[in-house]
Amino acid sequence: MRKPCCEEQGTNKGVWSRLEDKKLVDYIRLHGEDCWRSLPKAADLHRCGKSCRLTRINYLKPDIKRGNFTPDEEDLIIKLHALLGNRWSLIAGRLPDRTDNEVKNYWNTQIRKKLMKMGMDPDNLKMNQIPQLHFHNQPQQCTSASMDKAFNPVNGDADVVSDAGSCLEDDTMSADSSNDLNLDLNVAFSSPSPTVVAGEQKKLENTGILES
DNA sequence: AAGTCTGCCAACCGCACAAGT
DNA sequence: GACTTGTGCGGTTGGCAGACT
Repeated sequence: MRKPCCEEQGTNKGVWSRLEDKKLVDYIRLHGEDCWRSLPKAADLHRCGKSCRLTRINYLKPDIKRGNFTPDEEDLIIKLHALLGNRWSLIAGRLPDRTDNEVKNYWNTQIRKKLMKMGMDPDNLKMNQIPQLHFHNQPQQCTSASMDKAFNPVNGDADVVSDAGSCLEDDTMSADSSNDLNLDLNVAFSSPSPTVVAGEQKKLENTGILES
């Protein structure tokens, strides 16, 4: 049986202090993030490695976007959730500078309630039931190619990714969608790992959402 | 002003998976 | 192939802050 990673006595729990934050940031700046398990000891932090990793990813990364979600982001979360389910890391991977924890919290506290108020089941929302919550950009033409690009962003090529005007609604889906899904994903994509992308792409191909 | 309720969010926990041996 | 170890993910919860009575 595998030992829990945080069984050591004297490990701090709860909210991180400013000093702990600083220690972690300073350590990572000097040594990188190569081994979370040994990091707390090396950085003189009485935390478990998992806690360090979580704090780093969710709060201490320099490019994290904090605060309110934009209507575009909210629409995107709803659409991606309808497609991917509770795959928060994947969903967050398509929202620039947002973390899975933040997206998950936002879904559970805001979007879920909003959808339920509209008489919908947020857990079983189908693509063709997605409500038009916000009125913004004109919907773009969605093609299989743009879908493909959405799931295969070129690493480091932000222009290509955003210019693709990618959306998750392909030709097949728009055919049976009675309402305008407004599935433009104009919010620039970050780049999920290639293996994850490949796996998701395969699943979508299998469901017929994405042509192979 | 004090007590209670409610919502939000930071963080923990357990499990799954991948990589290494 | 079996086992160990480290990491990542999603579900859940505890605590805080603000709203309400």
